Amino acid sequence: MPRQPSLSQTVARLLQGTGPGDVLTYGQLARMAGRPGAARAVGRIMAESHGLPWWRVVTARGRLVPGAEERQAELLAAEGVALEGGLRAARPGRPGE
DNA sequence: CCCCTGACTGTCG
DNA sequence: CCGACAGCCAGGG
Repeated sequence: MPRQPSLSQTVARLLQGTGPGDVLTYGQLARMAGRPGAARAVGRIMAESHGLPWWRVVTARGRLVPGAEERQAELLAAEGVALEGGLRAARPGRPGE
């Protein structure tokens, strides 16, 4: 059977499939890529990859990308994503709160 | 193949 | 809320 494509390849495709207002976590991406627990690897890939909607990716705690929080908050707000406290996105996996 | 690094995650205090 | 610990995985040298 065909071995699964590289994580970076899958992650890139998943992000490209997302739209405005979509927010997911690294763990969520890793899980969708079929590599649960590879959230850390996903983050590394995100840092190296380019041309991807990185601003739609946050940590499991709604934390924004360190070093680009302000930047990300801007982009998310532009897509209609409500932030909490200013530098925090709603839990993608636990909405309705 | 071994070792190190990292945009992570969950639990505990 | 924040910090410390441990577990996990992929990429690059």
